[in-house]
Amino acid sequence: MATKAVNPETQRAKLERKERAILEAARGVFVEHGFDGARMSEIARRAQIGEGTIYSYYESKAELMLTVLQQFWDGLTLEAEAVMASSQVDGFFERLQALAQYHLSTVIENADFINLTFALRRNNSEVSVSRDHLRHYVAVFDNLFRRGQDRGEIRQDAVLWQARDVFYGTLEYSARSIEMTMDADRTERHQGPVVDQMISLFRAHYGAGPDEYGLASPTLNNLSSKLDRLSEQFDALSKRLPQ
Amino acid sequence: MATKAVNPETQRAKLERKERAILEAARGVFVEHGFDGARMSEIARRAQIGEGTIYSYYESKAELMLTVLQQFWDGLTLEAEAVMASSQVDGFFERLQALAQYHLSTVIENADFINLTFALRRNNSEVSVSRDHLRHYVAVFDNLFRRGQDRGEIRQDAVLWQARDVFYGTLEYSARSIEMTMDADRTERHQGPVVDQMISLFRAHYGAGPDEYGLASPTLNNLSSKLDRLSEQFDALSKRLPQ
Amino acid sequence: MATKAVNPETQRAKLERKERAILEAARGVFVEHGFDGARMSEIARRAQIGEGTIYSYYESKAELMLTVLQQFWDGLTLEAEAVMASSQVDGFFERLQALAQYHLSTVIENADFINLTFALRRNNSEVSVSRDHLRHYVAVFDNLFRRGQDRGEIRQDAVLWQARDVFYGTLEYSARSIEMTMDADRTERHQGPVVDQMISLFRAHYGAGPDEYGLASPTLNNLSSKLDRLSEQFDALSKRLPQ
Amino acid sequence: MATKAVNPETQRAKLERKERAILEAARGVFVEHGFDGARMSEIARRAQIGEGTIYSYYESKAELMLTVLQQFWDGLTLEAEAVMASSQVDGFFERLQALAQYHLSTVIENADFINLTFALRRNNSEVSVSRDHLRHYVAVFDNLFRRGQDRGEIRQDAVLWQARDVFYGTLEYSARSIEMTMDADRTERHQGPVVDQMISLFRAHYGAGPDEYGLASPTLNNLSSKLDRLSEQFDALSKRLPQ
DNA sequence: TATGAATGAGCTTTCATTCAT
DNA sequence: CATGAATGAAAGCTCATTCAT
Repeated sequence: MATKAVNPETQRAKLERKERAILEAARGVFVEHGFDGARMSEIARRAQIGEGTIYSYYESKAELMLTVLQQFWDGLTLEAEAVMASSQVDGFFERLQALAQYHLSTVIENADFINLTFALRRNNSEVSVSRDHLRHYVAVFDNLFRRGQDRGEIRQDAVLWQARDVFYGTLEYSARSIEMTMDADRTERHQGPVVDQMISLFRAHYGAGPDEYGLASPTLNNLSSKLDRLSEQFDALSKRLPQ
Repeated sequence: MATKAVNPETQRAKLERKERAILEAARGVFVEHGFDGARMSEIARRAQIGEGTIYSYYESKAELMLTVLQQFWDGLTLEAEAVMASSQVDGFFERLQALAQYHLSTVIENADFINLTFALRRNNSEVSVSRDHLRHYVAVFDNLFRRGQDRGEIRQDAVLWQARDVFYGTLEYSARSIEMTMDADRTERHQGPVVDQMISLFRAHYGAGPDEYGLASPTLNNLSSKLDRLSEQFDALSKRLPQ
Repeated sequence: MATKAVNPETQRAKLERKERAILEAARGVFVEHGFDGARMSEIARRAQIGEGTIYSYYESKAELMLTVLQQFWDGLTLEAEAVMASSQVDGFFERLQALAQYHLSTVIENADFINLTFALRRNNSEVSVSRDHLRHYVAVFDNLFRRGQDRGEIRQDAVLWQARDVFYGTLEYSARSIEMTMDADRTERHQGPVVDQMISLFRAHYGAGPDEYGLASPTLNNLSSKLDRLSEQFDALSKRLPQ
Repeated sequence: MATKAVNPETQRAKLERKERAILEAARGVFVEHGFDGARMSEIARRAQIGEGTIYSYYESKAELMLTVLQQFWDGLTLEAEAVMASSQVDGFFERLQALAQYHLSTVIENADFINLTFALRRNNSEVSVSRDHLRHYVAVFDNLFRRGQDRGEIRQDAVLWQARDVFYGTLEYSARSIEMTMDADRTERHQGPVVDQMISLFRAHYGAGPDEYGLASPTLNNLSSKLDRLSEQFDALSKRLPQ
């Protein structure tokens, strides 16, 4: 009988299709009801499979949730990297604008998930996205920023973590504001202005400005280096102290 | 029985004391376990009352949660206003610094609650803090900012909502970062630098002052941060030294 | 209002009545279906309470089972001790006969439980009657036997554990045989002969008495058994005759 | 495909090998976890076949269990008969000792199964080893005993069922005691003494002793026979009565 | 009004059994 | 026949809510 393996792809493909259906359904239900509020039966119903079937793909509700979350963050990272890769222009601020645009729209669309990620990190020890997944996503910005410094588009003395806090913080807060006003009064605040002001703030604040800035630099940079060395000496010293 | 109205105040006072006990207990339990994870029985136990008694004060768990949340935001608003009122100095940036300090420490301490507030706005239509409560809190910043403009300390062309997004956004994102790194590597990022850079950013970006600020600010701000960090390293070190 | 504590006993009494109802229902269901086969819902139904109520008395199904089992063995011990205490006569063999009679009828009536006790000791580590409970029960025989030795009714060289094995072993095996034939052919083997031969075996084997016992015993015992059987056949027959 | 009937034996042999594998696996799993605790999937895994395959050999879990149990008892019977057949010596008590030894070690090793057999007889009407299987096993003792009587090694007036109860009862109870003390205090009671005392009890009690016993016999045996005939007449009579 | 014992709907998870391949 | 993915009924257990006291 040649009925076996009519199409070798079909078997594997069917399983993968089912797994995707489960993840998609799970994501929807988790977003709508949170972790505790989500019912496995509803996930099964949406994925159009039996309840028991989920458990042959995932050990438990918690593991399913974890998979959904990690897949979400990995997807974000990949997309953000794709945005960077496909960016036509090469200038730092143009790329930053593309990233901001992507991040803002993503946050607006997936605010629930992002909230859930951090809420679960606190409450439910079992369902906790690894820090690494989050770091990978943020690394897209970090890399862009460092490259900007390397190419001289950004001040050498700009501090990465400060810039990062301003960038992601402002965008997320804006997203929340947009979201909250969206369904209320129809005076929808739009994403464009938010991104624009973000970029102009970065340009003014972190941009390697005209010469006058550069003038003060040498001396100050000298001081800065000395402080850095002092700090490292400190660390070295403290490590030698008894616990 | 002559037990009635032994003391007219006592009756009312007792009820109010009980209500406060419930709210306090509920807040603790909600923060620790989230809405779904919180158990009414634990709230009752902590408030030292019977389980059924809660239901003569609040219709349901959802209503209790709502009350706790609104009380929380109202409390925040009152405290923030108190911080503004008690501020010794009068300058805009000093007051802004005090507000930032207050907000950052509050967010770090109550991150769960703030998350919960927005998570519940989406998921659970029943438990949704009114927009007004949130607006009242944000109004503290808005008022300060407008007053700053009136007094000529801030540029007239500064846009309120942009500043607000940067202010709250950066602080919340920083708070989350601080929280996440706190329990990880012990290189604890501290609150001081975050607030300092926030203020210097505002000073440089929204300040109406003469050029000298704009010129030196970024670099000096950077140096300032490094000195802050050095200072904290000192603190950390001195704590480890024998008394 | 004097409605409180109409009857101080009522409150506690009601709880105790409910607990007894649960234990009784649980025992019935466990006996009928075994541990795994028993459904908590059926126990609740039989006890005429809600399913959840059981869990305010017992942490889990396993704990309930354990309580039932221990209560069963404690009850057996108490009853056996009562049988010993109330025994009119004082001679060892008379008391032994009373104990055998009690044990045999008990085992026949509760064979399931006794089986369950030992089956669970192996399979389910959580539900395992403590060895002590079983030892307490067996101790009734042990004490009787030792006392018989002290009083010179039993040979000083008789070994306790051997006698115990013969005593309980024979009775339990007989019980099983009786039970198995009971529901099959209606030629019911009855308890009397079993106990009689047990006693005569003990008398002959462990008795310290003069030879005459040893001599005639086996044969006469045999005749005695046959007369017993005949008597029972009479009984069975007379029950079937029209009133 | 010419794969059919490569070897006519192979086909049948393969099936039988598979069936044996299933039964062996099933037995192991049932013994380890009991009927309800056993999982078909584990049986399939141990038998190295697919889960569904079991169902082309056995209708259900219950039928599989039944087959395992009956095979177990049949195996016991065969082994016991083999022990009798291979017994070097010819004397009754020597053979009895061999049987006791075999039974005791068997019971210790398969206590779970023996328990299970009787537990299931009560609980699960579907899974109930036929009485015949059990009788066949016991018949080994019965035959030995009757043969002992025929050869004059055992008293003519000894009653089979009494002896059987003492024999199997004592051994099973001893087995349980040995098992229970084994994993507790390390004062392991061993099998040897148990068998020895069993044999000496039989020798003293049922052995065709010295003449004095024989003296009383004729007359008493005469009475005994008459009682037997009376009993049979009774049975015949009762059968003629209307139900 | 205060209580906490009682409730039962609803949850996650298991696993014997089926059936398309 | 053999397979194992899929199924869904049914289990133990939780906990917000009720209500007799």
